Amino acid sequence: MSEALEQESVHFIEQIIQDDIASGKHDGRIHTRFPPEPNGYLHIGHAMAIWLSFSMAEKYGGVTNLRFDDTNPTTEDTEYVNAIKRDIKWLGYDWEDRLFFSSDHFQTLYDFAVQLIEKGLAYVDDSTPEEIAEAKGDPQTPGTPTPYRDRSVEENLQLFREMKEGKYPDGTRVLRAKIDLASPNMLLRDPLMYRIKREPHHRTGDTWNIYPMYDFAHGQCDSIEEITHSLCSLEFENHRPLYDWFIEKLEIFPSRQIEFARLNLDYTVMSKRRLLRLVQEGYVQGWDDPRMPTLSGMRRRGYTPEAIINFVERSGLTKRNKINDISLLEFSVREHLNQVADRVMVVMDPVKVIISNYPEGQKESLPAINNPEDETAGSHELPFGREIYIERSDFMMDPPKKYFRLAPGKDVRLKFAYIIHCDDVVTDDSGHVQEIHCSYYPDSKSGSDSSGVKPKGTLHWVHAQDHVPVELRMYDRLFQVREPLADDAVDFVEHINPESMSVHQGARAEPYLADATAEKRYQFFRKGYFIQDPDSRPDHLIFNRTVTMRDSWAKKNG
RNA sequence: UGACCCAUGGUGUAAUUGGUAACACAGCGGUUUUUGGUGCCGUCAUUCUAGGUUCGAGUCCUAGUGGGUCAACCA
Repeated sequence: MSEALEQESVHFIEQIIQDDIASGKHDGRIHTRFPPEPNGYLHIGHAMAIWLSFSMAEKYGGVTNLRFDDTNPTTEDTEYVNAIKRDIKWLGYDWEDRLFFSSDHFQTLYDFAVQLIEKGLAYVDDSTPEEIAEAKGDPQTPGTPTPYRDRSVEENLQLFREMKEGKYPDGTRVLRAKIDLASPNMLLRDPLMYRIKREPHHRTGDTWNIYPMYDFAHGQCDSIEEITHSLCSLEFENHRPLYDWFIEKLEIFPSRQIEFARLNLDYTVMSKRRLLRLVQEGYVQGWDDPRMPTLSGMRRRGYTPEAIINFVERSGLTKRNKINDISLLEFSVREHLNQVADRVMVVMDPVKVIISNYPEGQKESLPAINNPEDETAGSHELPFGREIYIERSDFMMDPPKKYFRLAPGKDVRLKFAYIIHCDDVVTDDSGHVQEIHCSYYPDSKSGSDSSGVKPKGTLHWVHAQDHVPVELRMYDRLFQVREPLADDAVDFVEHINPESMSVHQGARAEPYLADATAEKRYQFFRKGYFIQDPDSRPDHLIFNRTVTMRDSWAKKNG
């Protein structure tokens, strides 16, 4: 009964949407947009924005536009357009036929600017950037007009047209909105609307010599596309009065801008500028380096879209600046992978075990459950024989009290196989373990164990001959400190974790792993979740560690 | 010394809109287990400070404190 009465807790933006629907605003229509600038790759912070705009529209019967905000030809490129589209699709969202570019609206924007000039609300300013900045004053001091503020409408119209025609060099003139040079909001002190850039644009080529600034493009494009709820991050709060001013003066469709706090993660950086630097200066191997918080990096690392969306939903939506624990993301990915990943045995650092009482030359095939969390996942066969490999770290000559693994005189269960007893250890001169001699309990076979032996530990293993070699790439957090940007006296790259990636050759996997595909996720028993890397080839298998298993033993023992 | 925004456990959110702090992650302790995984159980805050309104304040008001954003021909 409480279930029916219980109110769903909605975040503040959803509350606004519900209120708007209730009041009949825009006839209850919900239309959002995701407006990336094609100058870099999407990261997990964008996943939050994508999730928000698409899921709100979806939930309330609306639609979402994808609009590339391409108003700055010097930094933008088609390469990024394609990468961004791919990432959005990968997350599971679909803009259908609603793909737009701000550049689609350049002519309309130009006409809007002309209207403002005609209304006496915009003027061409010939001042240099320095002069304009100087004349704007500072937050405590009102600005002063430049000598061009009161040009006639006719002169402004002519100059603006000539700017467009390419008559003037870059940077020599701008179009400014005539608002209020004394406003306490610096953005209202006659903001720039257009600048001259006689540069080819990735879509419009050389047809334009002037390009609109963000403030004169974004809101107007929202309006042209009749976006009802324009959701953006907190840094644009101060822009909202300007957003509204243009809409009001132009008398166009009243889109509404609502700001939310962007998602941040600890132990990483999230701005495109800094991610670009990591790529350009070679700190990582590319935008899709598995250590990057980019969606392409996380995809390569093995994160699933489901896990990412779950994480974003759990993170919540507010207006507080925040830094989320990456552990919540890791929890989300483990939670999902635990449900879908086939279990397989891979020994990273092998040491040979010889089972002396197992007949030489004999080999048997044992069934291995693919996923104990999913009965429909089936099973596969596992070769077992007299010689196997186990993990070097699963054996100790002189173990501490609560050590459940193999040691002289101790019993241990081999997963899906038999219980073995450690009889003898062969070491070299320096005490390094060469091989371990064991005997097995023939009546302890998995599934039909009548031995009565109850070992504490269970180990993963592979057949000494029948296995496939694999390279493992292990990843750790990219930065050593929780907030790499906390101290602006220290360049954030100083905090990079020198051990954020380690390549592990010489691992051996059970043959089943050779069936891996690009998409398939695995849990390597007791080691973590892995996915095949795109660099992998049939004769050289490579797997990336997505995330470790939780490990309370390692945690306790360092 | 300006404007705007924000303030709940270690972290991130919630609190039926004024009715006596909930959830998740992390941590810690325990339990189950042929993964030291998973699952399950327990444990961890009187809501930035000071006043005020009220029978009653995390929710409202005032002041303070702390944090964020803004003076790019970037978005």
